[in-house]
Amino acid sequence: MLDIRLFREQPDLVRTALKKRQTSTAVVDQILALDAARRALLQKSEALKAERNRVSKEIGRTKDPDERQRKIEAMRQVREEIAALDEMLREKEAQLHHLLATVPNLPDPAVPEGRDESENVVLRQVGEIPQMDFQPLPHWELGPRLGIMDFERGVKLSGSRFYILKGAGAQLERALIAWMLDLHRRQGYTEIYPPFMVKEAVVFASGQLPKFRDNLYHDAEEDFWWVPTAEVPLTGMHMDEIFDESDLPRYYTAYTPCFRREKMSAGRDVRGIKRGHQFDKVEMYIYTLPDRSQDALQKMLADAEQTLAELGLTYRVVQLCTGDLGFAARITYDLEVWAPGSGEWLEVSSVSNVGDFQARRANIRYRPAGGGKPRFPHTLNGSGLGLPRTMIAVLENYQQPDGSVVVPEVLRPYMGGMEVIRPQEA
RNA sequence: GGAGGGAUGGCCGAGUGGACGAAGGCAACGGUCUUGAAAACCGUAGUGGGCUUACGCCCACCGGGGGUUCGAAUCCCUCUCCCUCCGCCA
Repeated sequence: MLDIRLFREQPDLVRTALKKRQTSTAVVDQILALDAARRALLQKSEALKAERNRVSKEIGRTKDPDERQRKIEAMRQVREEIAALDEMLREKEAQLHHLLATVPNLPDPAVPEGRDESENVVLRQVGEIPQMDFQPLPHWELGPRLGIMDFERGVKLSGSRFYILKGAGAQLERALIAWMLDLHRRQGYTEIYPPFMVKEAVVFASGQLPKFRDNLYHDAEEDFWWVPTAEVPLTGMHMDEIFDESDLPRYYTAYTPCFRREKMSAGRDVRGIKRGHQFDKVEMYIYTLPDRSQDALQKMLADAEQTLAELGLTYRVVQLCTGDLGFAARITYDLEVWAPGSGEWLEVSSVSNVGDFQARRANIRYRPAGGGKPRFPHTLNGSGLGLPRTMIAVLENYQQPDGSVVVPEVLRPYMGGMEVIRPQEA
């Protein structure tokens, strides 16, 4: 959520920024018009309320019955007028709030301009694309051959975009989660185990609602929304709180499954485990002072990169251009890992500074150390990492000519010492 | 699921129709004292919004929503959450 004052005081700044995002700027004028109408009604209503308050106090002190009755009659009239004004006011406020809630965050000035993902900028590549002396298999062939992935039975249980991991596959998933959480803990993050279903207000606070309703699952009878990312509960857990400045920064990490309807990606990435309706992710999240958030972004990026480096995978760091930024983000780096079997770079992490965008929506503030008004902290989120694509990269990069897969060294303690995944009985 | 009790400022806690934005305490900030600190004492101080060049004025907020009233933290309805007891259950 952007500050309404930004629209009033610097509408052109907002328009320019929205254009860079390839977003319509018509909302700016609509918002300004609603804001003006709202304030006009507010002033009328408040003037009447001031009168009512003043006269009501007089009534309490008025002894003369006639005068008293006369004042009561007059205030009855005023009450009606206030009710009518407030009704109109509520309507304008609801419209304004709804519009404001659909405006994306403004890009950081440092973000390169571009129309869409084709204009993202590859900042660097770490590691070489491995040259294999045999034809590497894609994971959707490798997994079933090893007996560690079962697509048919996933579909039988739940339909398309669901799968079963089995034996060493299931162990590998669990090992990756546990290892990543331990790594982030060493990097200074506090581990959180949040609810996987949250209230609508929480999904609004992190910015997934109202715009991305179609991508979310929710209970038809109760106010439960399945989290599409741990970012949602990690934002919501401090909703309506005021930190002391000394409480910041806060570093959190959490594993959650993520549930997404993927309506927007119909037909894309249907093979294998790349894009499911349910997937696991380990997330990093930081609350920090505004002037520290860019440093925090660099730390988080480095922390995410470390997971790929320790797994021995080749990856590249991509800076998203203005046209490809997510709704809440001011600046985002993606990490893409090379998958030799699929023959593509897979997005396994997105590390973003959202500034005060989520804090404002969630009403999360901190009190400055020297006293003074509470202010909005900045929040950052980053995957560390998305599990299915990390698993794809591990399997495809560590596959051997005989069809087995070597377990990366850092994961072996988490897999009971297993060094190689070999074909298992179906 | 049934019965009862609760929800008040950053935190704790008083307040049952009119001078209550709300006693008192803790924490915070400024000052006195002290070599410095602590203690003690004095003082400041809620959050959001509107108007104003400004001093400042006004509105709203006592879990959420609605109602009664000239006037609601206080009365009524409703929802949510917490606590106690009973029942059921991984």
